Amino acid sequence: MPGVDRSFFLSDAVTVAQLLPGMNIVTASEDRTARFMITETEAYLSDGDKACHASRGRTGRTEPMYLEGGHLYMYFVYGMHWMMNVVTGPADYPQAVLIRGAGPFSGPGRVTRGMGIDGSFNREDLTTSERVWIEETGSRPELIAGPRVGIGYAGEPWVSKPWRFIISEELK
DNA sequence: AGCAAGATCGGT
DNA sequence: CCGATCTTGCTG
Repeated sequence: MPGVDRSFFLSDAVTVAQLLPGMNIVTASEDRTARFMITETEAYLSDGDKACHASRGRTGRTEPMYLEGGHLYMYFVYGMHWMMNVVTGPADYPQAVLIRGAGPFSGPGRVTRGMGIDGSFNREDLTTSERVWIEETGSRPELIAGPRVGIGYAGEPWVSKPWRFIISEELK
């Protein structure tokens, strides 16, 4: 199946975060191609969302979030984990979707480790890359929405926004 | 130049 | 519940 095109990524992060579960992340290297179905996402918005890194302005780290939707924003936390985020919306409107679960991996740190995605993928363009892209599967699983994890510092109303999406079946 | 905190994880 | 581990951004 062909990778999804630019237009898919130009919607807002909450919309894209709800469409990604059920779709595949495809990784390709010289000798193999692997597919991981996305099972869990979280949306981080522009427009004041205090949980979004870009809410503190344009810095070296957050600069990739200002790219046009369809690029990757990778960042390193806690001295050991890479977080994979899909940038959404038009350029200079920083929002992204964190991939919290894909394939057999649960938890954003284990997802990147398991798929072999690291800082070298920062700013990668999912619509043109030869090594990673998103693929439609035709499956539209039922989702459960809930508050985002690990962002207590953001305060209300952001901590309570139901912008985490998990495939229902995954919760059993 | 120094420091505090972090969109986590695994072991007690 | 706590420690690992290190980059980033802010302060001085």
